[in-house]
Amino acid sequence: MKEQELYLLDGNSLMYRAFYALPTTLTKSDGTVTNAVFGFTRMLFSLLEEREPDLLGVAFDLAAPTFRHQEYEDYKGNRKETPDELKPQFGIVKEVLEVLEVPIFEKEGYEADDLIGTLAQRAEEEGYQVTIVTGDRDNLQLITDNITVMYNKRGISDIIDYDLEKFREEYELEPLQLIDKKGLMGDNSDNIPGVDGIGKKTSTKLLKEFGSLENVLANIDRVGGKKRKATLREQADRAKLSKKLAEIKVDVPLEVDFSELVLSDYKNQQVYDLFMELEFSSLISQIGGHQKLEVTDYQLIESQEGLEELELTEQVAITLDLSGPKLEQELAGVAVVTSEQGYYCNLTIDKLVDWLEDIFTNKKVLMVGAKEQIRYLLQQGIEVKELSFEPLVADYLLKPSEKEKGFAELVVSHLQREIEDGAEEELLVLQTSLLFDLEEELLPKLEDNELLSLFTEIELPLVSMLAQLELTGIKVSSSELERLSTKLAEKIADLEERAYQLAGEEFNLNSPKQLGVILFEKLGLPVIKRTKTGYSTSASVLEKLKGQHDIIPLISEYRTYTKLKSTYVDPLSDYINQQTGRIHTTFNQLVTATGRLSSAEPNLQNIPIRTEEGREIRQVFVAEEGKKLLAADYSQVELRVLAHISQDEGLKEAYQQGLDIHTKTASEIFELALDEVGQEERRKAKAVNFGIAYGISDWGLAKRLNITNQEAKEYIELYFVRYPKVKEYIDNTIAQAKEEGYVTTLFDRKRYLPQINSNNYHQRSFAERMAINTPIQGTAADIMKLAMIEVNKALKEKSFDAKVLLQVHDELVVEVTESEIEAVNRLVTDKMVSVVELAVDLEVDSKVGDNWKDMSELTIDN
DNA sequence: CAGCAATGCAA
DNA sequence: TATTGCATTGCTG
Repeated sequence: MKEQELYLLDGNSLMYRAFYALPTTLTKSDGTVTNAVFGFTRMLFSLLEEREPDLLGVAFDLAAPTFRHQEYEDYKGNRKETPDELKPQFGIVKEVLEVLEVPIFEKEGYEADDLIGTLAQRAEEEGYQVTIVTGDRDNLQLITDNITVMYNKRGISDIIDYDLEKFREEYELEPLQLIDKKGLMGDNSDNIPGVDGIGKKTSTKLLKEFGSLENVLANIDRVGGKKRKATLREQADRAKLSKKLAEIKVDVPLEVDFSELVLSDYKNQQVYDLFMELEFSSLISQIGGHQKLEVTDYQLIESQEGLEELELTEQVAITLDLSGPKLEQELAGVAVVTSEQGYYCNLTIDKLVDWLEDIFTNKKVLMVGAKEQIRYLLQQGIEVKELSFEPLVADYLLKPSEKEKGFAELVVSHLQREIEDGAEEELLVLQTSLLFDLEEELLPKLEDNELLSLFTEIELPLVSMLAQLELTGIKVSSSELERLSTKLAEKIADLEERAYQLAGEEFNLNSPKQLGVILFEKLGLPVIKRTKTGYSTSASVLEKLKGQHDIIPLISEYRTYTKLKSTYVDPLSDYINQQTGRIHTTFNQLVTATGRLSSAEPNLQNIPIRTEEGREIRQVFVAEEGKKLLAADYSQVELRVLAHISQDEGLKEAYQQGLDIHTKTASEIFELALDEVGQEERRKAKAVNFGIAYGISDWGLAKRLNITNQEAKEYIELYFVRYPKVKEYIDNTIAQAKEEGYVTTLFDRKRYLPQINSNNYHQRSFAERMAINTPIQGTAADIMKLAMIEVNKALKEKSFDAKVLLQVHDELVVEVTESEIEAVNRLVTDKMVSVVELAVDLEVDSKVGDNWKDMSELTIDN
């Protein structure tokens, strides 16, 4: 029989290795750092897989002082204290080992090394083949014919295997002489002194000649060098002590029966549960993954009669089996699940209309991926009432910072189950049935987090609203687009040619790399800023170089026009739906960490407006014949929200008195009367106002305003003197975030900030700025969402010929028939300003026009 | 072809 | 070393 292999792991040194190899950003969602535990466990697993040990044990140090400390009080005296983020991980890793049923060795007064040394030697005597796994070279002294060392050099996969041969080759000594060597040269990491002036080379040389430390000391006369002789004589005791400290004990009193160190089957439920708790999803798949879900039985319904005979419970989960591109989807069937039974119905949509309408009117409906399905239903002219549950939205509210998850991932993370592959219909019914389980799981979680009313009153109703927005789309004039494209192409071609001439060669103007070479090497312009990979050629850099060379303004202009053409004008045509002549963007409700919406394919929330050239693009977004576009935007919602949540008197007063807030701030920080504030002061004050909401730094403000840090600092300080409660708000919010681990909006939306207590300055500061900004931006987002729902409801109730087309964070774009403009404006404005009562009034500015560019202000007269 | 870096557009 | 996004081009693996 082959010798049994025993693996002994040095828990402490491997945990240290893992800790420094992996980022401390590896945490559970509550912020608990688990990087070392994860790294250690991964090492352990790869060891199990690659080496298939027969027996295994892990040794740990205990906090108590060891005999070495008693011998020498400075033992390990220069060692830094265990990092705070590592300390608690030892407890966790022991839990892991416990559920894996891996024996742990620890004994007061001894280090892991001593336990390993003792165990290794005894196991060898009993005929086992031993491998020590460690990140500490000291263990190499234990090597024999039957004891080898897997030395973890650094990281978690850089491993060197030492056997006797390899050791002799590298050290030119016998393993046990390593102790003598330490006696001579010491060990800085353990604060073992050794003998002054003797290092790696000399110690090896001496030991090769004399064999042991004792022999060296007995033959000092024969050691070369006058000075060295003297030091050795003087420090003989120190050397002996050093040797003693370096020697690993092999006689620790321990009771052990090696045959019991056999590995159990670690792929069990307990391990699974612990890994779930630790959020070690990649390791879960290594232990066999999640419990698989059986595919449910279901009844196939192929006739309208069968459909109408169905006895549905009060709650119904539905999934429409849709495929195909947006707005051209085909329905393959529909899965319906009640609390008792699952069905799959393959009737065509025209035969389903009445039945679906009935359900959406009279039942509580659970859906996943509801927006797309509702959009389809609306397209088929089916009226859809409110949803009662949607798991993706629920999950988003619980963890808004995480990347968007799919349904399967939700099942894994909330139900701890995996969906097995199967036939399409079966899967769909199974998935639909899981909506009940997810609801049961997630509603209490929402409740616990006080997110239920946000969920039911804002997010769920919004799903249908967004479906409607997307379905409606906005009309785009393709002839206008073409005109713009041609115009831009001409300008670009001209600029390109002139730029090449000034550069003296042709190159790719779009490549920052090539442009950098031309500007900073060929033309010798001064380098203003560098990026990770080379010279920066950003707009701010070009701005500073203006006047130094004629090519600079050409490049700036070129950038402007190519940006407009390639990002906005040209791609927009591809998004025009040929049937509707409109662009139907996708609004994503599950993306932002603060609660805002986002828009994509195309993004209609970043259409240019600030410069005249860019603004022209808005001309292509037009109202239908006989209608107008109405744009209603909140005036400075975020600053008003700040006034409300900070309750700062100065800020509140400014709004109550109807002052221009930036002028007011300018008058405060520049100590001017309101009518003395000039354009420049107002501009600066505006930047300060914005900066405050973003968690400003003097450095950042200075950069933005092109002023000195000192000046920026003064502005900020003065701002806080004038608006003291804003300062209080900032301090309190950060303090609260550090305490609770999260911040909230006025409507209880939550955002976790696990980095807020990080030791890393950069990460911590970033989290602090998020803590400041999220309640402001997020509350504004809440307000707008609520307004959208209210506006939509009211437009429908009053049967106006008007539809909301777009939301751009603080603006709603409505398409309205000409005769109803005034009434609709009144309604929209009224709903927008009255969704919530703040310490300051909300204000809305409205404009109307034939397109999104040429708009004139609208006023409401009473 | 995927993914990253640099750049720049919006609120 | 100012918040939240999305999309482009260039370029690398």
